[in-house]
Amino acid sequence: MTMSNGAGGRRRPPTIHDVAREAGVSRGTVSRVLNGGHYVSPAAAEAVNAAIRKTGYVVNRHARSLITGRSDSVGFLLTEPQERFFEDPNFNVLLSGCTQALAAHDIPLLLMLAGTKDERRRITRYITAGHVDGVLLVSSHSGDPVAEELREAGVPLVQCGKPMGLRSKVSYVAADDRDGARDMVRHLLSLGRRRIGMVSGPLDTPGGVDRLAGYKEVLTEAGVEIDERLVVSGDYSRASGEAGAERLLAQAPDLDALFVASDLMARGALTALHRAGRRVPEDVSVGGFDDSVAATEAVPALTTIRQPYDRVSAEMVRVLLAQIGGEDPAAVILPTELVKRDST
Amino acid sequence: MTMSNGAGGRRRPPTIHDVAREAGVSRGTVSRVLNGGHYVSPAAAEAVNAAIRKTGYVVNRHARSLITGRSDSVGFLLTEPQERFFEDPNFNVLLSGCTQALAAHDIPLLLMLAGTKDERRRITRYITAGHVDGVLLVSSHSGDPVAEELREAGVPLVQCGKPMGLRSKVSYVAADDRDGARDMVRHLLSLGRRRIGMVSGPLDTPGGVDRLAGYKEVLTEAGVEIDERLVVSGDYSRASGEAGAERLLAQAPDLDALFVASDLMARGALTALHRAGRRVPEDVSVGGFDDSVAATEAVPALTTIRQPYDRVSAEMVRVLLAQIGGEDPAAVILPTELVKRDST
DNA sequence: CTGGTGTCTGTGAGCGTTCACAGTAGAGAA
DNA sequence: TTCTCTACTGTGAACGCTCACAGACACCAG
Repeated sequence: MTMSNGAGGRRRPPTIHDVAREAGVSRGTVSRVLNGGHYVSPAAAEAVNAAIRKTGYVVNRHARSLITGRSDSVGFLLTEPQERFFEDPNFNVLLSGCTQALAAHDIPLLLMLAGTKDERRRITRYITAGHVDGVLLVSSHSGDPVAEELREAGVPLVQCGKPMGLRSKVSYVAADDRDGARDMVRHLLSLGRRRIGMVSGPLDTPGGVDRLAGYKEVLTEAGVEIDERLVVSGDYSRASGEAGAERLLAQAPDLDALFVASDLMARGALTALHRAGRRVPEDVSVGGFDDSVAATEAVPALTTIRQPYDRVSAEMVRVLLAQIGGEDPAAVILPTELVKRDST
Repeated sequence: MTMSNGAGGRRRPPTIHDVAREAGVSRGTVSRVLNGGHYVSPAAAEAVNAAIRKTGYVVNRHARSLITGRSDSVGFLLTEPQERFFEDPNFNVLLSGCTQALAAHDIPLLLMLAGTKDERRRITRYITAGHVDGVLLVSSHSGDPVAEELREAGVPLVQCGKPMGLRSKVSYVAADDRDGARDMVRHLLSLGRRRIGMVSGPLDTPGGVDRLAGYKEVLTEAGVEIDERLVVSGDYSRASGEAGAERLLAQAPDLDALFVASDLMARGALTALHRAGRRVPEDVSVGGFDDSVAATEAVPALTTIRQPYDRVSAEMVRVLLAQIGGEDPAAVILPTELVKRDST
């Protein structure tokens, strides 16, 4: 019954020409229906739609791209080493959110993993060749030059997280790091903690800097003296959280709380505290940041600052598409929220 | 000094025509150089390559695809619910491996997440429209009809893990589940354990079935009676591992070992054992499966069966490209390896 | 010298779409 | 009526590439 195409082979798909013939109109009219339907009579539009359904027509994106110059696809560029991609579920959440937001616009997402310098160069060339209309960039060490490079090449770009230099205007979407950190430290203070240690993020990134700034501000406001022995920095990896907590325990054994700048690092810190025989939350309260899967999986479950990742990815896509459409770069800052669990 | 294209705008990139003019040859010759360089004189080839370097020419893939009918891109299709994608690092490893293997062939990877039925339908239509040359399919519940559907549409396809039905020939790459399970159970027996429980994978998948089969075989061979109270099944999620272990502890409190069919489930099992006051590995030895990041992060670190994910992804890409090139579907089974850590 | 063979090269056509333009028909205004 | 305006439609020309073909040239055998 079905006109199956022979084993394995694909039949030639119908073209806009076939649809036009079927509907009794011209290619131009079909094209107009396909692209918004302006200046098309209702009768013609109906005939074309019927013909599309009947023939099973799907637009050939290559032919379209050839003439429009757009690829109607965007790249998701992750400039992180493999191990970070493997261990941090935040990337999956962002990836999934962006894919879905793009799907609503019928735009495919090309995954670009640039862990090494070679890959970075290859991918940069691919992008600047115009194979994608824009790029969603995820990179924690925002010092990397790839954003600048792409901007200079005129590629629409949205970064996840605040970029470091402000040399050229680049769009970004970020959570309110400073405010989130303030909430967490206030929460720890409200529990009666005064010797609050911090494992910050990398200090060559605004995210790392801002969370640390929030921490110091609130302590100062509360009249608690800043003790530099209570502050170390990590790189968001689990291992660096563990090492950081260990160092803090050595430098300041009397600490009674720990604010760790990511959930993954916080899990590392839990391991270190456990090994040192400190009970959480009885002896030490621990607060994380992100509210990723890692927070609920931790034992005890982590009190943390929720970053609205679903909104982050949606906004990234929105801003990118706007920029592809010709609008100016934009910055979006989203509010965070304190989520209380068992670790405080 | 550099002829920068004005703010934000992209200049029209050089075409094959520009290269031909620059090199003093025809379009045809340039095209031949681009596609393997057969039937081209060394002098012409050198001139063309110099012209390409000078002009910064990059092929326009849309124009090429329009005439060749190939898209020179492949899709990575994940038919799993979001939560699974968020919690299981195995997906990241596969994704990364495939992306890199494809990059070596200059083929971009389109990420397709089909967690819901709607998404699945949309994506199937996209694929069958010929927008990708082939599909790398990752799906744990291999009962889902998407593989069949795509095969029937003549789309080259490689599945990760053995597919359930054998209705039509579909390529797949899988680890040797049965053999891996046998190794683990033998290892547990060698430690003197006799009451070995198992949390299997879903039994509507060959992976789940085969690991359970290996478990039973080895026990029988060793003269240990199979006790059905010692077997439950999960769905590879962490939560199901925790629930499974809890059920086993209730049904067979005397168990002295646990073989859990994935590392993630094994971590769940560790939580349940901890809560029940059983020490690992003193009271209960625990073995996982996969050797994912989850295994080393677990406390204690998990003894597990290593699946060679790097080779899996490389083979998936190899088989898919071969199939796109016209070869017949193929099945690849890769060996596993026992990795001893602290949990046994 | 003729004819074949093999290597290399240029040329026109065409892939399936969009876009600019020209053209038609009908309505309303002068 | 005639002219203008608007709504709609069809047509040729691109977009940048590959492919098939034909032609040129060199070489060798007969």
